[in-house]
Amino acid sequence: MAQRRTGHVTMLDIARACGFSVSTVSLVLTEARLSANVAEKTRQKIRAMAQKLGYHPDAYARSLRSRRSGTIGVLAYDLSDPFCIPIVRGIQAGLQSANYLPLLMDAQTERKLFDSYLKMILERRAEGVIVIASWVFEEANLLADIEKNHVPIIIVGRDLTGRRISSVLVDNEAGGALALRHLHQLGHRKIAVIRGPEELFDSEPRWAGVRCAAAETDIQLDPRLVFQLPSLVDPMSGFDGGRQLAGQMLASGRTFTGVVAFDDLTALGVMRGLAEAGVRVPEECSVVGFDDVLPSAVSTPGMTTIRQPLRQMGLQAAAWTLEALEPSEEDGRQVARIQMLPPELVLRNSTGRPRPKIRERRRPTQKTQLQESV
Amino acid sequence: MAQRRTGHVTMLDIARACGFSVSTVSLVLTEARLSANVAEKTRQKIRAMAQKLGYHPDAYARSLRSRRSGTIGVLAYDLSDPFCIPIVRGIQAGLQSANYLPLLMDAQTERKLFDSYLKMILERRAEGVIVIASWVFEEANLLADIEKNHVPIIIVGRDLTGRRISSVLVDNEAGGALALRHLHQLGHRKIAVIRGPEELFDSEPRWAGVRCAAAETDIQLDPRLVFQLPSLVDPMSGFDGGRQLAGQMLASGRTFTGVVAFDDLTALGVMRGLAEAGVRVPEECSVVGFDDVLPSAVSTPGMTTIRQPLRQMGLQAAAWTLEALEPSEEDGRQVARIQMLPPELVLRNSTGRPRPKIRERRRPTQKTQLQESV
DNA sequence: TTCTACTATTCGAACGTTTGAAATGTCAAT
DNA sequence: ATTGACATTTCAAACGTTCGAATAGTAGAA
Repeated sequence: MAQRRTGHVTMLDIARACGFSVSTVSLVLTEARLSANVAEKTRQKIRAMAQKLGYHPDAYARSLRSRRSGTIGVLAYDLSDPFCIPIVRGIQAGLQSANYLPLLMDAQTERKLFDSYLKMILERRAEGVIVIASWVFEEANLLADIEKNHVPIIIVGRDLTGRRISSVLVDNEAGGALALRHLHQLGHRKIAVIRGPEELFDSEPRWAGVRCAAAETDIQLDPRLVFQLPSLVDPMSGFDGGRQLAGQMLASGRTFTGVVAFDDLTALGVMRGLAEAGVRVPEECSVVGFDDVLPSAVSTPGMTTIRQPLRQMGLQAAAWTLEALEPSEEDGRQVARIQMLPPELVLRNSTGRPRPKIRERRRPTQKTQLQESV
Repeated sequence: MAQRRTGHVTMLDIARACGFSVSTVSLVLTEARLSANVAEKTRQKIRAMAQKLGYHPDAYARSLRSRRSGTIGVLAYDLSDPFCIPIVRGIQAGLQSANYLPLLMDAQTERKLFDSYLKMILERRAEGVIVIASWVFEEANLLADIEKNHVPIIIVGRDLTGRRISSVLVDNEAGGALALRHLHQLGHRKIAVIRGPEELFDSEPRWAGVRCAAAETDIQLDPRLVFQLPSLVDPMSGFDGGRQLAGQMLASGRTFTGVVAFDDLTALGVMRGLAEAGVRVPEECSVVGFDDVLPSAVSTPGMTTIRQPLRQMGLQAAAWTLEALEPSEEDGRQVARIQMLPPELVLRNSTGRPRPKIRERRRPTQKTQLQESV
């Protein structure tokens, strides 16, 4: 009954309904300092009426007036990539404690969308922006606009300190090395490697880590066993790539007992490709992934992989963003920082010792490795 | 230089910088009807200055004035459930064409969060709400508030027409029947079933569908081969449940050649459990899932499953929401509608004919089913 | 010159809140 | 009666936009 053209209940509605002014209503409902002066009876009346009418403050009006949106834009390049979710969770957790709300956007791997969402984040007056990205910003323009409007920005999953943007990411090189060393320790010497697509930032350092670890040991990486994923468009294309490359590996005629894949989806593709050719994992060939996303935890055999501390990365990004909002920070021209978090080997069942001379049935091999860290 | 206390560039900044009034700037930048009157030279000057200063309109001020937020709240019960993402994608696609922005929130399976996000959606003046939920609303209060504020609400994944909320969901019963019939057609007669947790809406109708299809055929469902998942807290618990129940199935001593699992994660758990016991899928036992989420597309063997038209469901929800915003709709008191979309059998490699008498090696069996619809 | 008819621009109020300053009412002390 | 002190409530301006109404500027017609 008391509503205006828009369906929303406002303070004016409450004020009229119980005979006070909007100011008084505001004082009471926001529990401002001055509300201490308001008579207890009045306070109760107003609160009851707010409850009764189903009043909720208008965040727009409030933000406009208070010049704070309480919002941090979070722009993910592709929410369907299971990689993103734990990062988002970390961000959520980090912001929650400071009472900031993440404004979550999903660019769906479309740069056009990415740009338009970044614009929206700016329009919605997010006080900071966290970008979860694999590729670079197309429009340097927008980046400049972000600066012009003094909105702090942090990127997760890439090193953009070169552009003076603080970056949080995993130590890809260490991860690549971890993967290779793991296979080495198990006894593998002939190892195939699938490098990531060229346009992905992670590809190069992971490959560097693999090479570096190979050099440390007695492993010779056979160039004919080094493959490269074509550029990827969605999470499934990594899988398809891995599956096809597994076929090429076998067709190459070179012997190998282990595969280091660029990421988990690729590794799952490799497992599929090997299975289709009748090669058993891990008995005849070990496979290591990278990321530790949900699908590799629930595959059979469980995927041995290099875990990125995704949640941790999200927490760090949130913490830095909030820090950048502190007034103390505002004057001292802050520099772009970088944090590389250490990856972690997750042992599951896709890796094992290379094929023993006496060909056993598969059961015993699997049983020995049954303790999981899913 | 021209910025005020808050770091954002405003129309006033532009107006001052090029000597016009805020009104003129507004006319030009919004390309309002009246901007036709503004001199071409003026328009260019203003646009150039806006560009130069990195101006972005303040969505808060704009929405306050125009009484439209251009926003639809989308509240997912758990974004880490791969089930949610395609729905969200569908919603995004449906809203995009109408220039509405989804305000995406992730309740992380926490009811407290769920409620507080619903409140925020209300405060941010979303013009409509789409809820992706498995469980019911805790606080009927909030639901009432939504009504009081005349915000249309639609739910995806549950039937809440009883509460006068329009609902979009898959036809679970048809899906359950589809799964059982598929196994029946392949020749299976001894089939184990894993029912979903009791508190999940989908559990009952899926089970009804299975029973119904069994009655249609000559299949006797052995009660000792019907299991029930404990209540689940996160996506992984379905997997763990399936894995354990697979063990129980085998321990029961009853013979079975096929398993209908409540959902994909459960089915993946079953596959793991069977593998750990040395039972091969699909040669010795077929497994059918439900949902068709990413992990079942990339498992080995690929999971045969009942696909929910998730994207479709999102699109439908978006369409209804937008429809409810039409002024024409506003007077005619709309009733709660329900749409049950048909599920679809996705054939992959986790199902096959029951074990033939002559025990073959696995390759041929797998090759015959190699055409996939990933 | 005065009037009409434009064109180009600005005024000013409104959207729902917040909040320092001001107003009102009450009562006791001078 | 006047003043001050205090408790309670309201005024009014501001946040950045939008947009109908008003104004200023120019020019052609009477």
